[in-house]
Amino acid sequence: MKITTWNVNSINVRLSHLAEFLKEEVPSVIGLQELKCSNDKFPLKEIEELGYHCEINGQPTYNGVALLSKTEIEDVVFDIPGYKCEEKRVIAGTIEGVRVINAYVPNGQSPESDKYQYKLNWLAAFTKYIEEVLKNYSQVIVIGDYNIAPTDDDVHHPETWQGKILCTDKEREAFLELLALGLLDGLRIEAQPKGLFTWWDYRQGGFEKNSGIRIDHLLLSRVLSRRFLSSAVHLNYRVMERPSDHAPVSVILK
DNA sequence: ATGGTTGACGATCAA
Repeated sequence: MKITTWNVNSINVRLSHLAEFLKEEVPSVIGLQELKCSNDKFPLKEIEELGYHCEINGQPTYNGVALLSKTEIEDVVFDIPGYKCEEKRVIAGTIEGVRVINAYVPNGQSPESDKYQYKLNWLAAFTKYIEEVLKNYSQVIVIGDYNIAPTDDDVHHPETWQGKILCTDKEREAFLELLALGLLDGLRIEAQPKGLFTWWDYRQGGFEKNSGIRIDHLLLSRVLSRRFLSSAVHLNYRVMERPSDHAPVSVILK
């Protein structure tokens, strides 16, 4: 079973890349973030024709998430239950007995911005939600764009990023609190070479210099992690013409 | 050098 997360930065601009990914990699499940479109503008027919069920939580212009699956998606839940938030950032469903939560965590803009505190509050509510999910399901995976580089090993130039958004102590503490619920960082289950990133700035030739950071994650419950086989960052989808600024990231399970 | 690139019901905002 292959599970993938991908911030596509506009589903309609990236549809041809997604179609190629689905045909080439054939993930069992893929969580998409930053659809940047309302539900009625989501290319549902095109994706269904590729053999995928779709559950969509769209929003015009900003945010928007979706779950795509080869098999039926059951017990779909939108957003963070009980948390007042107009933005469409979360969608969850059960596929082949695995509870998949797909999230697009707020960016936060800068530590001085009001959006920074909003991000920290959002993460606190999200962590409470995941704590509840873990009480009800044993096979759980929490995937998405976390907008947090967990450690300096996840940053190409730690000294440049020191104290900057995506790398502040409070964001990293919030990430550790999620892990403390009993989740394992899917790309850190096995040792990896240095310089393993998932996002590169469009500006200044960021990808060509591998001037990236690792902010897209797949977190596995302990029970699910017993099925872990391997993980991968699909760098070839960041090289294509007009790519997303994020690469797809996958874990493969037994 | 306070730049630079991309996307959206754009005339700026968010990333």
